[in-house]
Amino acid sequence: MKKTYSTQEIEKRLSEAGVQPTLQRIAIGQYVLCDADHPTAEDVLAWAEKKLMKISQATVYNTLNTLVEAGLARPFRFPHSDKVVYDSNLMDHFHFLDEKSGQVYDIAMEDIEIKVEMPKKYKIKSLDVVIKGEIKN
Amino acid sequence: MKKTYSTQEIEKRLSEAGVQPTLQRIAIGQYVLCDADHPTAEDVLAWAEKKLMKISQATVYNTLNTLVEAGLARPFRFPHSDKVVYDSNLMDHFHFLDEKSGQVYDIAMEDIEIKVEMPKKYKIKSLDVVIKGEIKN
DNA sequence: TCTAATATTAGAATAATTCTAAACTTAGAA
DNA sequence: TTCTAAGTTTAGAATTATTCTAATATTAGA
Ligand SMILES: [Mn+2]
Ligand SMILES: [Mn+2]
Ligand SMILES: [Zn+2]
Ligand SMILES: [Zn+2]
Repeated sequence: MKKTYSTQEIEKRLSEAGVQPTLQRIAIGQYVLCDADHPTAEDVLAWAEKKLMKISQATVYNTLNTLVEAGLARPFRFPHSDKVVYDSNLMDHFHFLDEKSGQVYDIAMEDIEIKVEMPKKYKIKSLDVVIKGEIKN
Repeated sequence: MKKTYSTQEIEKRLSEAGVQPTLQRIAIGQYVLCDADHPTAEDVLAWAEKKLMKISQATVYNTLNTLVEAGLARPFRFPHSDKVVYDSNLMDHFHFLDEKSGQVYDIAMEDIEIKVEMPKKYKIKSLDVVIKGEIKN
């Protein structure tokens, strides 16, 4: 469901976005853009520690901000948590939040039909939809 | 546009919600439920200071949480800020966020037509819609 | 009036994130 | 291949929003 990039491709994406591809940025980039799903800074740090990568907390935050500024990820806040979540899905899409687990799922725009009728003076730039509920299976 | 309640009515609303109507709660209740529009804890504190009311920061936070627990207000987080915003509009409604000013406007559900088509296993409990943009006039 | 329950408060604590300034790495010029 | 300037990483301090602690004050009702 998620695109996979080789280390070389990640490096290329960083370079092309004007970001110097350091070891830390490539590693975090690979995790955030390919492997993880809506991770927080804390998630990235935990993953780095598990892999014995000794990347500092400051670098995790710096790199996440760099990825956002470079347009490679987008930050979101959800109602259940005060941590910022990083989204590598650059398509326009919405979110389903499983209130039980706190897990966030992407919803393709095709699955939602939305029509906004508003007075002309409201100039719409973007739309965030968060559906809260539970997944039963 | 916003319902006004007298001090007595606020007191009654608190009591009926099982909340002891202390002086501080009545004052904050009146501000949050009638006068203010999507205020933050900081806004409430600033208003209290302006009115020379000496209500402590802890009481502001306690009271806002009490109002939420009593079902008299709802907390929201918006993308532009990490402060919780308290909403006294208990109807189902959406939000327009003016990116210039940070001001939040209510959008009646009638102004938006939304139809969600999702696999049966997603049990929807609620829906948050935030429209970001600018108000030009 | 007394008392137990509840609310308020100042200040300490916590949690997420940013800042600071020193050490390290890198890219590219010489 | 140096050398150097620009850019990056880092530990730890700072900042911000919010919660906790535990002492004091208020309240409702017997
Ligand atoms: Mn996570
Ligand atoms: Mn505000
Ligand atoms: Zn997403
Ligand atoms: Zn609202």
